Amino acid sequence: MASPATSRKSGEPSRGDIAQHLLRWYDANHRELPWRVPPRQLAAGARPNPYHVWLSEIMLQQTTVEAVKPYFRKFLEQWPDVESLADAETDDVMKAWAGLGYYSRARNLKACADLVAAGGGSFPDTEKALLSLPGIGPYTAAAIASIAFGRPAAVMDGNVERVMARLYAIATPLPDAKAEIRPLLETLVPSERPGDFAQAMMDLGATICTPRRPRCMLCPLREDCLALTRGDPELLPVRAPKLEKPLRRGAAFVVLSDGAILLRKRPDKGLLGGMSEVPTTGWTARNDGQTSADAAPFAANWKKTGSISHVFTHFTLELTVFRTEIQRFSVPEGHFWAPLTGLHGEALPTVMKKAIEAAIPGATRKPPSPRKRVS
DNA sequence: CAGCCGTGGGG
DNA sequence: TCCCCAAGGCT
Repeated sequence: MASPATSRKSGEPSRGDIAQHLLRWYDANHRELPWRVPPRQLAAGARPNPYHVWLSEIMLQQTTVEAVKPYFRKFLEQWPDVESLADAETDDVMKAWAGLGYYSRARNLKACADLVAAGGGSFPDTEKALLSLPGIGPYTAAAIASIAFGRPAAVMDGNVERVMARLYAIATPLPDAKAEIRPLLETLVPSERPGDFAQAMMDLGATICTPRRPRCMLCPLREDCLALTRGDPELLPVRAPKLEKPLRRGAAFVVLSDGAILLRKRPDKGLLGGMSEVPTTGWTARNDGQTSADAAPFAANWKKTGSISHVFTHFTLELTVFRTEIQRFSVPEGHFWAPLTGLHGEALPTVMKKAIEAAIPGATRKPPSPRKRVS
């Protein structure tokens, strides 16, 4: 079998050495992150706060570290523990999550906090129990179990998949290759410092064993890596071919009245579930007239103010944006008037902020934080 | 179980 | 500019 440990002569790295190489590198190149406890403090007996670990791992699902940092800080400031998050209104959680994407995560976050708080406020400390909570799947359960509770779980995310595919020269395309990778990964997980091992694997994938142009000369596993031995690490992992993104079009309608904008709440499930939006037409693949002012929710003096483009996971959206100024009227169910001065605090997804900006430049910008007075 | 679900940064 | 794809989970 393609094992870099067993395929080598005696005296060369063993499986245990791979974890050792990695942890040594991790200690020497430790990244300070807001949710992380440095190895030095861990060695001194400090334990990570499970609430912090859980919150960060949910935010980090399919999301980059840099995007998560400000949200993590904001959430901790607003809801410092799981009980305070359980006491929060779901709509306030959606507002705080706005811009981070994958909004079902925010809804599940709140649901999970409710369950944990109702159970006494302590997170479960086993993979199996964690897995039963909303928003926690195989990756997140393993990550929390190992990082927060020191359990030797196999933490497998996109980074780990890539590192492992190269380390063992696995040519099976992802995601099928996961079935081969998991048992190999399990043999690597050390009983000591499993949480640091998991984070080290992910750090390695994020900074050294990158998707393109991996920095193999800096890699702590370069002596262990089968793909590097064969000379083609950048060709792995193999991925199933991506399918083309269709284009959908529609129109968005910015209705202004006396310093406020008309918004409505989207259904809890589905695309942008539970978030707010300006009234729009349907978003259709065909060009069936949905991009003209004729499709507006009511007759008015509509001015076309621009158009925006936004890329979702599985389609690209082009919205033509119209604007009008009217007398305030009583709004239908689900609609509300939002003062323009408070727009930055609304639960507006990025695509809606773009649409509003096209009609009212600067409307969704966060106002500058008040300067400290100089005496 | 395959399709659905956002967004931003890097190459 | 365009393409890649992230510390995945749900249904």
